[in-house]
Amino acid sequence: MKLREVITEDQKKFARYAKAMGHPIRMYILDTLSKQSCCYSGDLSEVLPIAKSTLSQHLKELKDAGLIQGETEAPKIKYCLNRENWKEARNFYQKFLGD
Amino acid sequence: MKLREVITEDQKKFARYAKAMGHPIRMYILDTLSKQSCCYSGDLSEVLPIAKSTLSQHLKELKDAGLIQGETEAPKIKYCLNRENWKEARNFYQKFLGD
DNA sequence: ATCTTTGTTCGTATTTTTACGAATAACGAA
DNA sequence: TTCGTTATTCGTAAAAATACGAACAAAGAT
Repeated sequence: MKLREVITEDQKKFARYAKAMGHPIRMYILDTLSKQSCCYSGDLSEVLPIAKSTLSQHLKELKDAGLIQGETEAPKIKYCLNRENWKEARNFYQKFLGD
Repeated sequence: MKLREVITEDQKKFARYAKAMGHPIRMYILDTLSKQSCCYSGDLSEVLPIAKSTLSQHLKELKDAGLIQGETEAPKIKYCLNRENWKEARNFYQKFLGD
């Protein structure tokens, strides 16, 4: 017998997005990508005071959450926002945060 | 000698807000508070499938992040959104997520 | 085929988050 | 003062997040 579920799918989905945004480094990455169309891991690595492997992890988190996407352009990988989900997030948080 | 800081204060601040929103339970609480003016911990406790102490922890996180505020109304505590910061968050995420 | 460049994955350590029940605190009511 | 109600704090355990360097993978250049 399953407990009545009080948390909606939307609440879960947008908690997930928020969680992905919930780290300064990831916020920086998203901010950067929202201002220029795309960038490479190396561009970020040059400027961010963290190990490359750590940066990769953050990029993976953002990708897994659906906020960015990566396209191989060997030997580089070009990262861009996932525009579709980004839009979805915008619509939700706009409504959520108020009128 | 201090490294040049690449992460802005805004990125840190709004990463903090996002982090607070980054859990389904906390998303539920914020959603509830955004739809009705206020509520008591007990109201939430009745409906959420978690221990009261866990709920208290989540409320504390939201309070520490500045997204809600609690007012004693003994022996209860009335929780409401922190409207000022809520507004600040709205403005930021609106700009951040796009035009 | 080997080297170089670009990033990721692996292994691991540390810190933080999440969760619970028991104990405690605050305060009004009896 | 003692009791009941409402929540928080404490102590603790388990899971997840964060970070690093070393090892590895992929593909173009030599």
